[in-house]
Amino acid sequence: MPDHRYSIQEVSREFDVTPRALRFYEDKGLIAPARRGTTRLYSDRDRTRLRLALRGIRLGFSLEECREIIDLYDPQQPGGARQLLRLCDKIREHRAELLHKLRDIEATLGTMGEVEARCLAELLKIDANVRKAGH
Amino acid sequence: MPDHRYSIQEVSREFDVTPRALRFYEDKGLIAPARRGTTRLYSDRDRTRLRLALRGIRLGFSLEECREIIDLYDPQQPGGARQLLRLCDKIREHRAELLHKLRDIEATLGTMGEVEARCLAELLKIDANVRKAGH
DNA sequence: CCTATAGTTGACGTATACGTCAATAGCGAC
DNA sequence: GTCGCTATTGACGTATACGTCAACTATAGG
Repeated sequence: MPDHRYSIQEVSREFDVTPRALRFYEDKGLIAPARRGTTRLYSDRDRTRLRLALRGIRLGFSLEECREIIDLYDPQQPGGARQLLRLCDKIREHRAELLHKLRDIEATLGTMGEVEARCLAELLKIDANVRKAGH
Repeated sequence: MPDHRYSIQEVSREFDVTPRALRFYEDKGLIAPARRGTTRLYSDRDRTRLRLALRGIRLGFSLEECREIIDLYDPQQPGGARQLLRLCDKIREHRAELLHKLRDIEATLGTMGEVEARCLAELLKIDANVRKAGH
């Protein structure tokens, strides 16, 4: 079974984040690696949480928001119906935000496509002129 | 023709950003409203640039990156073939980043769906138990 | 012309997300 | 054990993105 533990350097290299950042994320409650003495040992669960965190960070969520999102996903005690309903609400909330970001991306990609098309058209015109003049 | 000019307050309310933020964005070169005396007058072009900027900001781009992106889209002088090629390159660059963010969103939405499904299943189980006990 | 309201420019403060450095502690190989 | 490398804990520094005054200035309405 995959129960390997990783050093901070290994995790650092794998995810391309500095050890400082990893300790900072721990400080903010995003991850909580075990310790052998004082040395941090990252489990696969820690790595999963980190992966989720980095996704959130890339999407512009604050570390605080990332912690919220990760906590939702992490196999926590499901609790009672009240807790579960709250969880569902939060999920819907975050989903709405994600869908908004998605629309932002689609809009930007659209504009980008138009600009590129105009750009390529310009290039073609220039190229045509050069050929005419060159010949 | 729509050639209306907007005050900083109007723009502030329309886009739900503070005047301070608008001046800050101007400082960073994101927008450059005209002046009547010392008073800023925002044109439709300014509002378009602002709209693009806010999209970028929501997606986690820095103001500096937003400026780059906006400048690509804004009707600037197309310049020569060299400029146009550079423009196309930058577009491809930004598109790659956007597509990465898009994958991040899809992955997150996926995980979110799973968690929600598990959550709803739990709720159903609880509900079933309650009905049995209640009857 | 005068007042009220909106707008302007500094200047400084603040929250977030780390970078950087120093001092020390621990672990692995020999 | 001890040499060397890795890790840890402060503590302070820094970049970004604004918030928050303060002190004027401008402009529109009566």
